[in-house]
Amino acid sequence: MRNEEIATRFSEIADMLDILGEDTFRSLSYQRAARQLESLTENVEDLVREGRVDQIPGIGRALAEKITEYVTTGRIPYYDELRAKFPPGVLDLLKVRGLGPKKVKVLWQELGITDLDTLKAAAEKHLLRRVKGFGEKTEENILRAIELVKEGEARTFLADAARIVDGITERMKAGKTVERIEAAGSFRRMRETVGDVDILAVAKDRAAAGAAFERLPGVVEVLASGETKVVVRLEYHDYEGSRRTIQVDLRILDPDSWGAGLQYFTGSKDHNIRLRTMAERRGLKMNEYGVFRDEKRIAGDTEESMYSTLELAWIPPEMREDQGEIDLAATGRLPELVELPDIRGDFHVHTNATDGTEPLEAMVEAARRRGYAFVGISDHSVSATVAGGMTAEQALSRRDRVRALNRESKDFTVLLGTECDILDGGEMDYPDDVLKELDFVIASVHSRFTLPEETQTARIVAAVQNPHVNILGHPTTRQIGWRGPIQLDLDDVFKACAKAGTAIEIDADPRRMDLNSTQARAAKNAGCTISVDTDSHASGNLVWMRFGVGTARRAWLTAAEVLNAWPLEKIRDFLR
DNA sequence: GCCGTTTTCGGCCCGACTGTTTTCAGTCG
Repeated sequence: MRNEEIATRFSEIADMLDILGEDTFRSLSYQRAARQLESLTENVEDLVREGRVDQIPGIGRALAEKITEYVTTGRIPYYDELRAKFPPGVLDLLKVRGLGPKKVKVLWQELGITDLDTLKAAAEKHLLRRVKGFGEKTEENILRAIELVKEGEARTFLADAARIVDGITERMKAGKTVERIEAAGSFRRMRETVGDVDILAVAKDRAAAGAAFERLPGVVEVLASGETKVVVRLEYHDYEGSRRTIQVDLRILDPDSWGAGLQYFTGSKDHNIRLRTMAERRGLKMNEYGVFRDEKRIAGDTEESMYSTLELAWIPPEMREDQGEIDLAATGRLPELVELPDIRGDFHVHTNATDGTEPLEAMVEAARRRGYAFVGISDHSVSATVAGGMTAEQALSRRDRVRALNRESKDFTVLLGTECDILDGGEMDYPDDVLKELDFVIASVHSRFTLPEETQTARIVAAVQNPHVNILGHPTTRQIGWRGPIQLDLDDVFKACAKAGTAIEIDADPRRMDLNSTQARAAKNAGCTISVDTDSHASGNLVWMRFGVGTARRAWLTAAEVLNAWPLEKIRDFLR
């Protein structure tokens, strides 16, 4: 898939056009096209082959031509031409908070600043304040912001964002300065990572609420502090213990505008633009304060009122990405998305028999306490040496322990499975006569990540066609911020899974989120069944199911399409 | 650059905040 490569180039073209001071609407077109390509479920190469590129919303004749050029020749001449005008580091300057295209242009053309290093040196020598529009304060802010550039590129894992959001809302509620408080933005849309956290609140005394927000534990810097908006940088430790920071915005709303603010700040941007356009056609004005006819507010206290004014059903936040959801809402065809309470169990759970930290019984008990009907134990197979993989004999030896547990309890079932390595040529790490003795089999890649696409695809297709394999685990093996996805023709894998009756996983480990929502939606469209699992290595990890379900909802999945939302009897049929 | 059931030309979201200004430009979301 070259969707992301093209998206990146379009996004860079937009940056370059901005710095050159070209028409901003042209730049916006490139940005919008880039976002569309990122969330496109189809392979853009297929669309080119079928002559359907210009059917992508936001892609017209000119951009369709550039996409076609890239797919057929590997180059976009217009991109190369623009790129040649810029020293390599100039676009990096845009990553500095407070520096936009206008300021970057001035720094580059008047001071010859072409990368972050020369910018830092110039600011330290107080050269910036000599330029019109720059002062002492800007210079100081730039020096601080340079330090944050690297960190700013690292987005926050969804699970960490959730802990931050929960911590802030609890503390603000306890402080009694807010009457109502809720997170919006990409967190509410359950994106796999979030860039910053948006918190909305209603407060009688705005100043007091703002002050309480600025004094939250972990606040290391106050970036803005107005009557309706306060922005801070907050320090936190991620789920693996590393110290990081994130920007948190607080917006203080009137109760009458609560729904409008929630809708507006939840986004996405493209979803909102489409709604506003619809409002305009009806002679209405839509913003973060409500929907207005002339000067009169006709909606805004609830999100439902905002949507119903446009004759739309309320759209779940996870679907608000301008991917066709508005048309469905207009015609009453929104899918009934899977919800956390629909989930009856978790197939991907490790114990201390391999690289988990707790015994089988402890993991079982933790799953039972979550209200599940079943848990699948899936420890590593022998070839996963770094994870302490079990031999076939060890894997089968636990059958008695599991039978005993199942005898004890009528309303809870332990399924004994394996996360079995896919070997070099697509063979399974255990022989078939071992696999068939287990209740289920997850097949996963833990080696040979760099195989060429064709070989890797053939390897995985062979694995999912094994009649004993039930679920393909973390299909792309990517780990956010560490390792990219393996080279894989996912379309072929989806087709093979759908045909073979093998489910495909959304692995909800915060670093994995694999499949991601776009891929999961493509899998759904290919007719695959999806299994949403946590890949837990400790009982505390079982809570990650919330984020796996969030990803499933972003993929428009219903409970009927999620394997572990089915009744146990139906699941047993599927595993047979 | 894109787009069209008021348009194939003329629109394209806009409000909050900061820091620089002497009344507002630039950035951000």
